[in-house]
Amino acid sequence: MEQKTTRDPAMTDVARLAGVSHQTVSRVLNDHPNVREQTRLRVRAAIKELGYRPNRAARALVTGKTQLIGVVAQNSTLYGPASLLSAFEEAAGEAGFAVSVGRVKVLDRESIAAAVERHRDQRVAGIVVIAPNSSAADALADVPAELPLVTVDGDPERSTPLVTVDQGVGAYDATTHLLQAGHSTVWHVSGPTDWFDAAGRVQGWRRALELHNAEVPPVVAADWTAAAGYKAGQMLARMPEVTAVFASNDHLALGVLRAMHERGRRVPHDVSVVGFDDVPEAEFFIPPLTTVRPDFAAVARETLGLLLEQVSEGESTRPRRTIAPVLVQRQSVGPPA
Amino acid sequence: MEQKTTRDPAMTDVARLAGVSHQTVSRVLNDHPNVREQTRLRVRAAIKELGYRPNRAARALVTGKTQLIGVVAQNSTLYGPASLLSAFEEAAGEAGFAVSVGRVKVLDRESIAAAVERHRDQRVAGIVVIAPNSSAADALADVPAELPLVTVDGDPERSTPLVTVDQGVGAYDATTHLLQAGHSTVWHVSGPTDWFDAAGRVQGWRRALELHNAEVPPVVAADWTAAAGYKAGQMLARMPEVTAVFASNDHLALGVLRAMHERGRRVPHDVSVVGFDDVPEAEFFIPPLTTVRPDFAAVARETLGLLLEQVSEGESTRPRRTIAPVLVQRQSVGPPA
DNA sequence: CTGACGGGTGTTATCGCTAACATCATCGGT
DNA sequence: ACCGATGATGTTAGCGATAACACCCGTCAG
Repeated sequence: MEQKTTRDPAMTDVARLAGVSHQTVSRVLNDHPNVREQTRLRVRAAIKELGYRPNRAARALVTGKTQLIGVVAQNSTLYGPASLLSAFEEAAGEAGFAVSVGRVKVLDRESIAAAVERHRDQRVAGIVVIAPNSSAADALADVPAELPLVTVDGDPERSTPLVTVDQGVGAYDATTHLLQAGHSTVWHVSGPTDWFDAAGRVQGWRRALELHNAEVPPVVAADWTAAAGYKAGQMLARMPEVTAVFASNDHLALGVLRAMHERGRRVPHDVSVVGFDDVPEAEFFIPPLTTVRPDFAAVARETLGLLLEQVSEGESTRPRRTIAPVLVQRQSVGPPA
Repeated sequence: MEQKTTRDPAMTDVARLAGVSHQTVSRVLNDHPNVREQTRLRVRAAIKELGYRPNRAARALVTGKTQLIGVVAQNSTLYGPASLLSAFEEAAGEAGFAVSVGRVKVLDRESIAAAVERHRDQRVAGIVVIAPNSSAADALADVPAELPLVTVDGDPERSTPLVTVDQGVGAYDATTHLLQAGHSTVWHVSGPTDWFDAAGRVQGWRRALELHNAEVPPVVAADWTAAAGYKAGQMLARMPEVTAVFASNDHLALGVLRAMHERGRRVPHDVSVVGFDDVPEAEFFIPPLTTVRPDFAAVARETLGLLLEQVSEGESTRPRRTIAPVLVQRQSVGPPA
């Protein structure tokens, strides 16, 4: 058995078997209209018989286009970005595009530029950058204008096509929900201030307070970790006037819950807490966490749509799309004591 | 300004500028030894001046090889798989390989086979399949032998190259830790039984009990969710003889913690709990969770190593690599009341 | 002094595909 | 019955790289 590596069948092999020219095979593959039905069937049969699979490299070489989308994302397992990425990969796969992910350790301009370059080397059809903070957004200036680009969770001020969760609305709803439960004001534990998501949530929170003529307490700044939430919570737990807290994500809320618990302040009896993200386990925090749920699948779909629009039409209207999240009520909110 | 789309510079453009043939440019690019230093510099300068970037499609066409690695993973945001994937993308990127991720909604044979086919269409150099349960592992039979393949978290019984966390050791350590704290036995809330990770943890747990002549209680079967852990916990909380629980992951443990809390059984005073995974927020559960931490980065590195070995050497010894996890002690374990 | 050798370089063929054009029936309208 | 339009197919020329081989030269052993 000296078979060894018989090369994969190529278009000409299919053509020979079907008794047509390779060009006709190409036409069948690309659903060109001017092919007789009978010929089409014969070619299809030959393709199947040989197990022929088109060589994408050859096609890309001649057309100058690939079916690859590059994604630049941070190397983190934060729930939001991870969900988004996963949803995007699925959506792109269904649309017949492969997704190449370039991970970046830190979201600085240099790293992102390098990741973008790697994708350009691969001649991707377009790029999606998950650029949730300002240093990441700055890096977008380096991306050449002719490369289709969509930013996710990026800078709302910048004029690149952008898809993002409507942070403002989510935060507004969360805060209003707490006010309507009877709290005179709501404290806010914020994510890192250079993240647009965090900034948007701060704005929504403030807008809600102002609209209801509630006092606006100082923002308690943190990062996204439960550790930071715990620290913030320790401080808030010591202040008896704090009866309602809106945390910028569920992990922060988790830390707050623990700090409250340790201090003997019961949730929701003494203090109400609302989070953001609706991580799968939020329902099993103590107590089950009321939170804001973004629709990551929708964000992914919109992102893909915007990107493919640019890919096919060349020019784009540089639009932005915003996906409204929804408040999920559980048991961490109650009236003030 | 009718510039429009001037095509990207090709090798011949570089050659012309440097005053050499395109072949010499190719040699410089591929670090071929027989190029005079002076020529090499001239070519490098021309490359830089034109901003030339090699066309991977053209190279792939003639060499028949790509620099792409396909990964098949489930479309989930489970912490373990997500961490692994992220770590792998980073490792591959550093090695100069692009990673194309094919997400699969469910881990059945058909879906996985389809994802593998999509990767084959792209002529990937090799494939990594995260195949944590038996139906996923079954799908591997369809992968042609000549395609480099590494399985992660897959079936230890199957003879494909495999990298996995040493579930047995982790579970053994966790269980032993509880026994040494003084508990007469340890109950186990298991992940889905068709997952190899879950099965391996059950085995390690049982082995520890048997080795210490402890009674082996029935396994409480669940899936990976906090909801299932909560349900299991409700049952266990009602049984006064239960003083120690090893949960198959941290989310299950979270559910158990909540159930215990609701029933008034204090952790670790009345009941001790250990998890698995060390999710970032585990430190902020109530109480901070003692758990087992796998080294996902190490798994990713080994996986990439094994795959590239196959890619370059053709044949492989079909090895398996196991990465030992480490017990992280926090505050959810104490002596029995 | 000469021929073999090997380093440095160029020339040509080729990978598998699509684009563009060429060819050849067939067909309806005058 | 002729003609241009149209449909179905074939032919040819690249896309941008690498592989294989040819070539020119200097060096060195015989």
